[in-house]
Amino acid sequence: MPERPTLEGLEARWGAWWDAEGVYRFDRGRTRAEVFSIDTPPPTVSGSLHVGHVFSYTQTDCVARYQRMRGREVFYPMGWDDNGLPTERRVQNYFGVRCDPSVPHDENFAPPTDPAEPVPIGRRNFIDLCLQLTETDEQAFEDLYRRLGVSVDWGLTYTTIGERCRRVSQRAFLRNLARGEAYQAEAPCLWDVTFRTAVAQAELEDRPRQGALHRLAFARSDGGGDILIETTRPEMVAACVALVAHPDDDRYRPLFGSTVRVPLFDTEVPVLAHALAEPGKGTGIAMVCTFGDTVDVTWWRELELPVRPIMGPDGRMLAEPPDALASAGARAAYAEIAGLTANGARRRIVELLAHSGALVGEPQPTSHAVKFFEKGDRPLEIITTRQWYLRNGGRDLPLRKELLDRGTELAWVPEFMGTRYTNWVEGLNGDWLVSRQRWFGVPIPVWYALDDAGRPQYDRVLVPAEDSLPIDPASDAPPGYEESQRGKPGGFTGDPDVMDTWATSSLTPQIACGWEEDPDLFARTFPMDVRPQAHEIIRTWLFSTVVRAHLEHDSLPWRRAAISGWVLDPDRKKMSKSKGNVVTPVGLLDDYGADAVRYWAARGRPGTDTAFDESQIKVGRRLAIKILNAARFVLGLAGATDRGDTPAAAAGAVTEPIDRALLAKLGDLLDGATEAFEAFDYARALERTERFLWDFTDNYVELVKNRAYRDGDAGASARAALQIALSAQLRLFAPFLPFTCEEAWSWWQQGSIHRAPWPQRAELPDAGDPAVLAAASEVLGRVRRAKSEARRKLRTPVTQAHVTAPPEFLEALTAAQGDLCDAGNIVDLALSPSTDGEGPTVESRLAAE
RNA sequence: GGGCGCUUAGCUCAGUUGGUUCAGAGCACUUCCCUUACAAGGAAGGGGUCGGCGGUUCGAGUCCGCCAGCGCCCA
Repeated sequence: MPERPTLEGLEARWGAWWDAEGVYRFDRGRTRAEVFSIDTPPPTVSGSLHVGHVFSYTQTDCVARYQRMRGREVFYPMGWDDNGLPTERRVQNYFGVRCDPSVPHDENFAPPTDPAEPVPIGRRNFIDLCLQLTETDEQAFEDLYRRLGVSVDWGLTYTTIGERCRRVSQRAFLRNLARGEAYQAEAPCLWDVTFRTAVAQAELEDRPRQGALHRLAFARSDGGGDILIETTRPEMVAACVALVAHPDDDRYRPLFGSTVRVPLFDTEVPVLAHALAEPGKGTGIAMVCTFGDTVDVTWWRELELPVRPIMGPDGRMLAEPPDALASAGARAAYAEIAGLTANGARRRIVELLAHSGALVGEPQPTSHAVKFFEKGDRPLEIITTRQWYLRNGGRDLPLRKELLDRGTELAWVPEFMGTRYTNWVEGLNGDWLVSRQRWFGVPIPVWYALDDAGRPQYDRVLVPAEDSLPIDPASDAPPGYEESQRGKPGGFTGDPDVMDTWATSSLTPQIACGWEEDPDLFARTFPMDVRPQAHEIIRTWLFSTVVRAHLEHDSLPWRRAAISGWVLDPDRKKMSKSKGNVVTPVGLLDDYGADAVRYWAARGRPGTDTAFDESQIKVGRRLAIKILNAARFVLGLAGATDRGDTPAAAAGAVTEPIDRALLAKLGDLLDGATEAFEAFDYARALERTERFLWDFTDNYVELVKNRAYRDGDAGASARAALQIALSAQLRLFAPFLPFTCEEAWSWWQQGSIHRAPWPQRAELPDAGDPAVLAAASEVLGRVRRAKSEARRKLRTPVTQAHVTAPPEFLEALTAAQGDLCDAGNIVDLALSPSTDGEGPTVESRLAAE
């Protein structure tokens, strides 16, 4: 035990010791009922760390440590989410390159130095750079989490681009395919023109954009005049396939079934009825284009309209007009916009429309919501492409019902988060689009047979054997084919796409638990006990994981979801790199230590956003120092520091009423902290424990300190109670302040505190009446106040303290009289029962200066 | 436009089934104290009509309704 306890150096010492001792190593000899398994979120390894990373992981770690002390064998793996677009983007910026699959592989490739323009490089070189950078990033992340004391088993790690994840992702996909849950379709899908990939409904966000409403005149084919529509996307007029109005709209009801002519392009389109048309919006009748927005897709599908595509995957108008634009005038008009971006085409079309007289009045500025890919910065377009989909209840109601039931079956912390799941599932409007036109991801593990003309036959999907996974259809040949047949008539071609990153992330329970690869482990860990995660990815990560487990295992992936809040900056804005308000955790760990930072994180309630507040970290540091000092005091008392001196051995010695009162209070704390932890409310457990500690040191320790120094039974009683209380409190704090508590524990106990039993009331000796301690604390406080108000030293003798209080209070006080007089330096304690039940009041007469 | 959550001391936040224990904690602020566990400390103190309005109730920070502001999710 050091002379002067300090927090410095604890992280390095105990971190290394935990590693060497395997304190957090998973023992797979235990049965499922004895295991507590955690589906740790694999953080996106983007190279930058911020306090959000330490916030939620600390919260989960506190629960993990509690469960471990309760005797559960904790299965606590860690993954790194490195596949997908964030890594690609980071590699592009970091190395100044861009992936171009048409560039051949360069065996001796070295990243460019200081390129002016992004250098195009081949797919394999690009992937190599991704792997290289993520490895560095992952080391930085592991260092951070180790430093923070997160008690994961570092022998259980995975990366989402790693071989195991590719194998599991591909196997799960092939199972989905075999059961008909995965299917391909040529259909309109949301498309990011910057990244040139399809995106899923779950990855959308609305952003307000300034636009203009253009009023356009469509001439009725019967010569009965014009119909006016309003649109913010006049450039889409070439792709117009119909006009729609609400079926109950009397203004347009007579026109349903008739046709109009599209301005400039002179195609004839029908006027139709659909309930989604809003009579109050604009003129109450809208043009349907293929495709201007998602409602167009609905109209197109439900009204069985033709497709007239004009938008290309690069965000520019296709070079050739759709076939329906047959007239010379139409083709000439289209030539004006071919190859232009949406904005450029809009400007040109507006000029043409104005010139033709079809534009009525001036465009009116308007603000409207536009759909964006959450990681993109140009509006999404809708393009018809062949993509892979996974059934998720978006299109079939029985499955949706089953998934809604799963949401109910799942235990949510906090409960109201379940509503977000329900809302999301109920709002699904299509299946899950899982294919992405990207490179750094898990390849879709299929090939297509080519016909005699060398064209892919998409209905002839060639699949690999499961035991050959993972495969890359770009370099592996399908069963029954030779590599030489690639791209040849009668040969095969690989699917060029990768899966959505969520298609891998949705399998983290299967990946971590060894699905189909380690049946013994799987049986001991799956379904998992808890999925900790943040609330904004309920619609993506949580939901998709439920979908995969439901389809594959007909079960939930975990029993419970523990949803964490966000760290907000002090102005209550979400921290984000783009806002430049990110607080990096490494500096905080340097300045205050891991336990102090953990304390701040553990105070954040489940599901509740927390504004970053450095002053709370200081409080955590003070708390940790206080614990060390309190331990030093208790263990510095005679006979207390013999190693292995267990509280149980000292139990019989607790005889004094005030000492037994402390144990009563401690018993309540143990019940309360345990109850809170069982409900995943680590923050409440911490709050209760912390409150107890300060009361313990401020009042109980001060009251019994003098007696504890003395020999004899009375002194032994105090020392025993102090040790029992210290032992329990160290263990109560251990989940929150693992370094501090391990340090103090090591001063007198064998083994790691993190494998010590969670303290419970049953281990305490018979307790007394808590009123004794409460009464003594109360009077001691009054005496201190009298001294403080008189501006005297706390040591100042009190010649007489006169307490007037109800008889029960006085009775309790009497039981602690000796300690009270010692602590308050009270010469004479006079007690008077109050007749009216009032009190206590304390008159303190201080000795002259 | 719909759903969910939040609004309590200058700041950050607790207040679990409505009742002397519910108006609290910490930070900040003021005063005092180097008392032998702790000065990177300790003791004490001032500070809030619990967002607004209305309702249920013997009694509402707590339940209900409406409104306002903030945040998130969705349309």
